Amino acid sequence: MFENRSIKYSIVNENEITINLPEEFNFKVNLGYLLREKNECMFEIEEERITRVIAVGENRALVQISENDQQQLVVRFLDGTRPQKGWQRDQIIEYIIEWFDLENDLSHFYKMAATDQLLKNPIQDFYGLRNIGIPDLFEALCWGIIGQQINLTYAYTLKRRFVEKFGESIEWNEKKYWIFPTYDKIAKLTPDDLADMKMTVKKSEYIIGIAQLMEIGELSKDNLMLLKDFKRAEKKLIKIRGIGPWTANYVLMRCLRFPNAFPIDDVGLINSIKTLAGLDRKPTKEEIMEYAAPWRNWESYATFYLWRVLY
DNA sequence: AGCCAGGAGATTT
DNA sequence: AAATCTCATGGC
Repeated sequence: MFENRSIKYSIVNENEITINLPEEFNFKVNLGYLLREKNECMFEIEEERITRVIAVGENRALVQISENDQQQLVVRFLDGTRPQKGWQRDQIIEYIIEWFDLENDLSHFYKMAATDQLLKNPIQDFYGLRNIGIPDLFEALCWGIIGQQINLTYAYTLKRRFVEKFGESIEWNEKKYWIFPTYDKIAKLTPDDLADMKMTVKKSEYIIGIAQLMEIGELSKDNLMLLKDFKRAEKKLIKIRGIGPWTANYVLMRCLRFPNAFPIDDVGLINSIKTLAGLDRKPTKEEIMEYAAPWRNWESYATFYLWRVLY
């Protein structure tokens, strides 16, 4: 038995590990979220089993993630990608714990949401849903930028083009499992190299610029975490070309996991509130802030659940 | 066919 | 400072 702060995991055999799940976690509900987009290129789901590559630096493993009947995730390493060293195995497990936000205690969120006008139904419909994250900072930033001002369907198409052109993959059972392009590779490109992606030239510039900032060590998940304070991290991100309030909060929510991150300009959030509140027009920013007042310090979870209502 | 899309930066008022 | 324009392509 090993301990990762509050989450315990066990080595079953050399190819299999189990991770104890918190009570407020429902695997099928989380699968439902992951299944909503058919064009997702970073994982595959069949028979309630996720198959994907988990890459932490040079450490890479092709894993299948499922659940057993003891409220545990089962992680199986495929095809000889079993980590050779203990610290490598721990990195992969850490990633999975972060991906599903397993360390977060949702009891206070549910208590607050139970009496909230907008959240009370979503938390019943999706009880056990976690804010499924994007632990890799470069991936989170790229996904945010790609998604700016275009519909989600097209955003997934753009992500797939980017990943399949610049990412690496591991092949298994005649299928390719992709690794998101790394910033050191993208830092060396010019916007011309991204032209056939058909994202805007500006988005290409933003992504390359961010890759270069990460390459020189000016921007990293660690140095954002070290800022501790949400506002300081937000300011540091917004200073970067291509990152505005929406993208900064999106990344602070899904990668850095600040509970109070809140992409308030998000059209999905706006439309979800419009639907749930039964408005005949989009709510204004001021109205959204009123709805969100009870959510203090749970804005990111509130947003995630409201998104789930529509997507 | 035309409006809109998980915005941001630049320009104009 | 606040309002408006531009990017750019595809989904529905």
